[in-house]
Amino acid sequence: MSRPTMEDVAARAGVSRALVSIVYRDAPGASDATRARVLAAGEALGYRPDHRARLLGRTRTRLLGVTFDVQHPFHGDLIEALYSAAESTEYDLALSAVAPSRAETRAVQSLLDYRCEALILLGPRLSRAALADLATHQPVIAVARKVKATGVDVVRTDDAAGARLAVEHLLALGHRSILHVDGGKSPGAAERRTGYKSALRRAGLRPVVLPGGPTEDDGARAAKFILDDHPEATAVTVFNDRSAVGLLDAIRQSPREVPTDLSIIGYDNTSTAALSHINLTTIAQNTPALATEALTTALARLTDTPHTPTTVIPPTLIPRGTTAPRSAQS
Amino acid sequence: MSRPTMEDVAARAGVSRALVSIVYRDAPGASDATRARVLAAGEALGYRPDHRARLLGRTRTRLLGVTFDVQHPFHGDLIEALYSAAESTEYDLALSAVAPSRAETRAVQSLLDYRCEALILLGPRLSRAALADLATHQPVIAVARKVKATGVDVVRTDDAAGARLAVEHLLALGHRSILHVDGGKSPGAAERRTGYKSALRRAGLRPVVLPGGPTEDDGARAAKFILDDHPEATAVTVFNDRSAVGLLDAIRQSPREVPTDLSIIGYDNTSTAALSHINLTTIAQNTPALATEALTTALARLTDTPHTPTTVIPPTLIPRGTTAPRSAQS
DNA sequence: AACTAGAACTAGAGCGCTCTAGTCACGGGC
DNA sequence: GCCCGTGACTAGAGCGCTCTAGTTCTAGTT
Repeated sequence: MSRPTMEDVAARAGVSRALVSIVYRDAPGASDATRARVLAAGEALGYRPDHRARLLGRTRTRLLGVTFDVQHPFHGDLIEALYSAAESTEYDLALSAVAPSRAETRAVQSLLDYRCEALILLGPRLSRAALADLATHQPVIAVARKVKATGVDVVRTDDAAGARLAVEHLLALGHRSILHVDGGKSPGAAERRTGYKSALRRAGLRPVVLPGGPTEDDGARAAKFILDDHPEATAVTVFNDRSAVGLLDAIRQSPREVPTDLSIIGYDNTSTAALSHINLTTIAQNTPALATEALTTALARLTDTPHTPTTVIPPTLIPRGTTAPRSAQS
Repeated sequence: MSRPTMEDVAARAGVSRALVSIVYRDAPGASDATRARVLAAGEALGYRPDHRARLLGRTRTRLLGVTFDVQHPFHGDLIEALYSAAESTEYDLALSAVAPSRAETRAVQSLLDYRCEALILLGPRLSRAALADLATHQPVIAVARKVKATGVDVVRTDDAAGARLAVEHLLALGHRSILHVDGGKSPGAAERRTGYKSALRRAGLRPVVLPGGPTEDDGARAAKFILDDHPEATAVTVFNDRSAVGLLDAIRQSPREVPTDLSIIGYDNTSTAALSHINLTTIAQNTPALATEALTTALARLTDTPHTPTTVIPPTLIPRGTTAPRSAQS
């Protein structure tokens, strides 16, 4: 005894199979009375349309494939936002996870096997060539990663603007000696660094970039530089939250106080940054905007509507406890 | 010009459609020579079987539905483990996310619309009745949550054993005055509390449970109790990592040193606990085992093989820097 | 009364696979 | 020479939907 089919519902409601289809697709061509009768019959039988058959039957699957990294909390937020954005469209989302044991190509392939009409790749690490190749078959939207592959649309955060935002926040607090802890070769690091530099120059100040990286240890190492070589600095912008947390911790174990003696800004607004005992001022990516833009771009591509191939979303500042006005004595 | 179908491959290889199907399913009934020829033809055309049609065609979908919470890092680990576990079976995984904007019922429904043969629910929050109802139609495995719904199989961590593990670690380090910071009404709290109590009693010691909760602030509050009312304590087991981190931070801001004056053990092995500047000793759930057991249970249910309805996996201790032998003076 | 437009509904051909029930050729056993 | 078993392959009927091209019925025109 398997699940009821459209046939069963049709029989019970005393109509044709086609009519049941019409009702369940909410398509025109059925009177309100019949509509109610069919739905009642379906309800009584516990009928639910078979998604596989539905997909097969129609010419277009109306399916948007999304790959995400299972280890990346930020991707979770994006998926959440994508779901709400897809709500108002006629498209459905199909998820495929990328994990250490499941390569990105594998994840993408599985989506294609479902005949998704477009691919939304969160933080893709595929090569430029691989992405371009994918894009020859269906629209490909790369989210949250600056890639330059032909035919691939990009929706990402304006990292330079984020760095600028951080600097301007510090300038507004009266800081004049502001350092930057670099992110090395991590994605986004170059843009954040130049954003920092240009913002400082525009204020007539001299930018100072300390070597760093993406981890807590990189931040802790940078703290040493600051304590030893830069007693004049009253504020520092850090490549990301992880590094900033490492730096924060190292500074707190020194005689210097945060934020009284040194203001610190991170980048990413990770959940760690929000922890009450860390309480790190940081720059947040605009997740809902990224998701909405990714979806809009995908739909535009699918309908051949003109659209901007690269969308850059401005981030926002999340002021917390690690930044404060420059203290009087410094 | 849509994607090539089985028909196209068959034409190119000069065989029937059925033979192509046989080859791609790796089913017996084709000579090695033809097999190679068909695969070559498929390769040349860039053919990939349509998953929707494949699913529709066969009687059984061989699909396992998995719901997960997009905000829960632990679920990411589980998915990763589930993928590798599913590798060796003939089943495929279908993911469906639970998010603030997407209720669990919605996620489950979508999986059922794809006619998944069994449901693996990660940390389900559905009511006992809802779960039981689901289980009347197909196997349901609840992972990482202690639920008691008829027909629902459960695979979870042995929290009592975890608490015991924590206590035994501290006893082995020579501690005799060991406190426990409670988790309140959080899932798992009761079991961890009783595990702690029984382990202490068995050692002939008096258990002391301090009120607490799941957040950093709860931990920080508990730290106050310890500093003010329990100077004799040399070690503390905490309900979870978040609370433990809050506690750790509060203690570090006091004159007492961790781990010299006070050893702390968390629970969950979150990524925060692993941060080098936190370096929290903790109890880790055995993710691969949970995933494997969930899968095994699902398959057993599907094949009517006898199986244990509730599988309890022992966790393991992750010794880090917040625990040390009881110091001489205390 | 004859005609027509449109709404309500149906028949039936796909969609791209799987799978059962064959057909066909070949070789061995008697 | 005949029968049969076996391996290689094919025909064709689904799977549960969608969708085009109808058919039927009602009501409004002239």
